[in-house]
Amino acid sequence: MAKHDPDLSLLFHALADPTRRSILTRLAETPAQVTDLAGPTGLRLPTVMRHLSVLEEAGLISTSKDGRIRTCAIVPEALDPVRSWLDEQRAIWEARLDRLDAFVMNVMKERAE
Amino acid sequence: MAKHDPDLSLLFHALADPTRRSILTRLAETPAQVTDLAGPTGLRLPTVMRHLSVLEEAGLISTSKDGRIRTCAIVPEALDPVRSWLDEQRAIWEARLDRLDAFVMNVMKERAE
DNA sequence: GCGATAGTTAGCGACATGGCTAAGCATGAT
DNA sequence: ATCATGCTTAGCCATGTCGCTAACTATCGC
Repeated sequence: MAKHDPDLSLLFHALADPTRRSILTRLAETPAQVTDLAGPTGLRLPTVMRHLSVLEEAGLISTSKDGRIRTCAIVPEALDPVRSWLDEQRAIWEARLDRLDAFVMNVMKERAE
Repeated sequence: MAKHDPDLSLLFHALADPTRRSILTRLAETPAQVTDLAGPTGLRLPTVMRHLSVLEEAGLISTSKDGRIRTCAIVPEALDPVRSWLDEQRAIWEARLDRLDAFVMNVMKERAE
């Protein structure tokens, strides 16, 4: 089903980079233009641009250009699929927690040897 | 804060691959040995091994070897940091939306004058 | 011991990622 | 018109990722 969900892969991949996460956090406070985003990172503009396009392709931010200034803003609902997936997983995992518990304890015991 | 959290990067990167997510989902039902995990993926053993070690390094699964059989199991609490980060982000995002709300209200009030 | 089974290691190839510089627009200010 | 600003494009380099095969080790069953 969601085995080959491209959205999730894009999202997770976009989130896997510290720079991109920090850009996201920065954007969470207020929309910003590209140069403003580049500043704190210490990275060059083209590099930041690349990160931004990764974020945009994942649907995490949206950008628009007014004059020569591109403004970037977060897309709050973009994380919903991630959240859903997590909830889904947790549901399954917890349903099996009884068996897992015993097994994990066993592993830990073995590791302790 | 958790801006440059290496754990998060490892976790997100591990989750960014469909094969790894399907392995996780499979493992959520019951622990399994490597060959059993390889089956459904259609991938070769060394490839699956690599995915497993990525998952293990991210702390998402734990494995132990008994005789010639390596058994893999999920580590349910491993997703907690991801969940926390999501919650954190949502908190900021929502706070910003509130402020935006207030801003819009303010503008409207000013316009009404 | 022998052969089948389960996993591991080494290493290859194709491609993606993340950084950079240099050069090229397009727009805004003077 | 000119110059500075803000972004964009093209392209380079080092490294990482994901798949594979081939060969190896280690165990289990007979």
